[in-house]
This record gives sequence, structure tokens and C-alpha cells, in this order.
Amino acid sequence: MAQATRHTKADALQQMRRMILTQELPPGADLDEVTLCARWSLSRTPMRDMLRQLAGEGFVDIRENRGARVAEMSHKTLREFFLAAPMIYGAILRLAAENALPSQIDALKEAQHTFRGALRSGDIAARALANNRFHEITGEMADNTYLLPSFQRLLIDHARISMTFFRPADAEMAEDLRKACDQHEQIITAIEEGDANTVADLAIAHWNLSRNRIEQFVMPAGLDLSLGTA
Amino acid sequence: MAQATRHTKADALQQMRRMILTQELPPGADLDEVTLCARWSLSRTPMRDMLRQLAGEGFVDIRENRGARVAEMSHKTLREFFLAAPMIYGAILRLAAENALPSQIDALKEAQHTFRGALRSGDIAARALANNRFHEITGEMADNTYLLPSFQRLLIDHARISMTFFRPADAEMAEDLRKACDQHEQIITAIEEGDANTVADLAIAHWNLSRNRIEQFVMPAGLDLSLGTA
DNA sequence: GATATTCAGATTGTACACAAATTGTATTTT
DNA sequence: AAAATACAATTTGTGTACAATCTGAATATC
Repeated sequence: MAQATRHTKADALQQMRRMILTQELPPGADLDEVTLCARWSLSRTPMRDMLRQLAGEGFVDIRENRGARVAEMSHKTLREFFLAAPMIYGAILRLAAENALPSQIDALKEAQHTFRGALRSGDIAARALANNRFHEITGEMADNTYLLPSFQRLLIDHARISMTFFRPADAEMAEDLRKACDQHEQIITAIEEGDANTVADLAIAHWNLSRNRIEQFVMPAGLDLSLGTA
Repeated sequence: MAQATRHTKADALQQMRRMILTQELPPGADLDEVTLCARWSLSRTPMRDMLRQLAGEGFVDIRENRGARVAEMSHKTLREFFLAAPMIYGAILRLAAENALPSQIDALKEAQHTFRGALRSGDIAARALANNRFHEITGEMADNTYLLPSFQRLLIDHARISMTFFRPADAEMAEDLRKACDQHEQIITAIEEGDANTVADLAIAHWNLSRNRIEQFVMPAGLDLSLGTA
């Protein structure tokens, strides 16, 4: 019973994280304690603990006497995101190249393998989660207490943004995805060789690619229609 | 009663933060739930909430079934700190210069006034807290969701490191403190003028000063004694 | 005598009942 | 009819009892 409970709690945490990353629980979604308790058959006390922990990790926001919500994303956050992301990812990857352990490099290759599989499958949630895992491992490699908190928050919204914008419907986006995948391979190689400068450059290129993709999505070419004269 | 309780809880949180920043609760200190409950006359449930929140903010570490401790600091963290600090502080100050609101600039000047007062008083805890507040305001000015988590963690250990190392016993350190104080003034001016480049340079200079001071402390000039021949 | 094992004490985790606060609705008042 | 107020229903916060887990000391075993 005790083990089962602890299992349940850890499982529930992991599931909630995944549901938030994939937008199954979308930004701003109301997280009612009683409903969540029923969902995982826990009592309110451990569920409240979990929500506090998720709040600390940046997955949810808790407002005094007004319950928890999935962390919001606004137009403002998108700007903040692309301001911070290249710098933090660059620093993380640089440190990853300097400190990566062999076992971590193996894990990274495996994550990339999963990512390729998700790309082929066309399951965008699986792709977002696999990509998230890939970068999470680079964070573990970097092993810097102070950078990790910001990096983790970037990873959360990286996944959520990709769920919103990266629909491989059009050919151009599909091409960009292949490029991103290639960049991952190059990142692995550079980390393996401990080439910090190359990997930092790759981080910038990786983010420029993402930024362009989102620009395309947010500001598409206007429809080619003349204004009516009715 | 309810208001009093909420007051108590918020107060307790603030007090615990201060106690950790000033090392009144030193790194690694055991935080026994029952003892803390008695200290602020709360029951365990809200105290556990508080500990979860403090864990999310990076003040304490919680280990499953083994209670909470004040976040550790090791020789390793010192290296990680000086790796990350210049970059994050630089970015925060740059954004602060771009986004600072007039009311925030006033608050910053006030914080600097308090800091000067603490310097004169010689109370190192008051100085660490005032310095912490100064930089906290620059974080508010920068207003970037993704950078703030790392910045906050740096601020925590910045205060704790200064409590450990910055003893103004010797004249050289006292001189460095005056320099640091001057740099704060220059930072205020640059932010007021929206001069992002200058303020980013000041961030680097500020951290080089700190680093040198700690080098002096950790690796002092050897005692000038010959090896005995007894 | 050193190591392994068992058990008691202490500490953390969970459940549930009750108190407080918030939100939305219905009624009253102008 | 519109606005303000009061009230009820829902939801969150707190207190306490009990269960599970960990730690360390005493005993048993090799």
C-alpha cells in the first residue's frame, strides 16, 4: 500500500508534467484539487504537495485562496522566450561539451533515436516530448545548479510552443524539422568531441531556425485577394 | 484569526528566507517540521506547504521521507556560481536598462540608500540583505519570466557567499566594498539613461571585483615562515 | 571482536474533518 | 431595469490523528 501510494504520487507527477508539456492540459487550465484527487485516487494533502512542487518547477501557478492553474503563456512570453533561449541554451550546450560523461552521451544518442522515430511517426506530442528529453539531457550534462532552473522553464515552454506552432502540414515546416534533426546530430558530435565553440554556434543556429518558423506561422504571406468594390 | 494566520504564514516565509540568506540558518541545516511549527505556532500542514515553496525557490532541499534542509553550498557550487553569475547578471541588467519603470528606479535608489547605510553600520547581515534587495529590484525591472528563476538562485548564494567571505577586517576588502558601492551608483545612472551596453559592462566589472575578493580570501598570501629544522 | 539483524524511537507522509475565503446568484432597493 | 447587497454553494486552507518510513542502538550470529 505504501509503495503503491508512492508510486502513484510519482506517476501522477510525471503524468501531469507530460500533460502540461503536450498541452493536453493547456496554459491557464484550472486545476481543481478534488478533481485531480479523484483522477489519481489520492487525498488532497499529497495532491497539494504535488501542486506546490509543480509550481516550483514552473509548470503551474498557484494563487492564494484561488487554486492552481497551468502556467500561462501570452504574446509577451513569446518575446521573452526568444530573448532568453539562445543565451541559456548556448551556455548549457557549451558546458555540456565540457563536462559530458560517456553514459550521458549514450543517453543523448538514445534520446535522438527516439526523436527520429517520433518525427517519422508524425505524432507531434511524441515529438515534443522526445525533443524535450533530448535537451533535458544536455542540461544534466552541463551540471550547473544556477543555470538549470531557467533552462527547465525554457524547456517547458519550448515544448508547449512547438505544440502550438509546429504543424508539419506545409512542406517548408517539414523541411525545417529535418534541419533541426540534423542539428541535433551535429550537437551530439560536437559534444562528443568536447568542441564547446562549435556547439555554442549550433545553439544559435538552432534557435534562429525555430524563430523563423514561428515568424512564418504568426505572420504568414497575406492572401492574394483584391479588395472588393461592392 | 484567519487574517492573523495568513499574516503569520507570510511572515514566517519571509523570516525563513532572511535567516537562510544571512546564514542564521546555515547551508545544510536540518529543518525539523515540528520544531519550525513550534517556532511560528503553525500546524504541520501549512509549514509543509511553506517548505515546498521554499524548495521551489531554491532556499531548501527536500528529500523524500527524510525532511528538509537548507540548500547546501560546496566548493563545487562556488565554481558554478562564478561561471553563471556574470552572464545572468549581465543579461538582467541589460534588460533592466531597457525596461525599467520610473517607480522601479525610485525603489532602486532607495535600496542603494539602505545599502550605504548598512555599509556604514558595519552590520554584515544588513549589508547582505540590502545588497540582495538592490539586485532583486534589477530583476523586477528586467521582467523576464525565463531568466528570473536562475537569477533568484544566484541572489540567494550571492548573499550567503558574501556572509562567508566578505569580512571587512582587512583594509583591502573595505576598499573593494567602497568600489562595489560606487558601481551600484553607476548602475543606477546607466539604467536611468537606458544605456544597456554600459550597464552590461558594469555587471562584468562588478563580478570580477567579487571574484578577486574571494580569491584573496580563499588563497591568501602564505605566511612568511621558514620550515623548521627541529 | 566484527558484522548482520531486529526492534524501538523519532520523523515524515496521508487521510479526513472542520474553518475560512471566494464566486456567482438571487433578492432587495432605488 | 440597473445596481448594490446578502446569501448560499463551491473551493481552498488548517488542525489533528494515524500510518509508513527512516535512523540508530542493542542484540544475535559468525
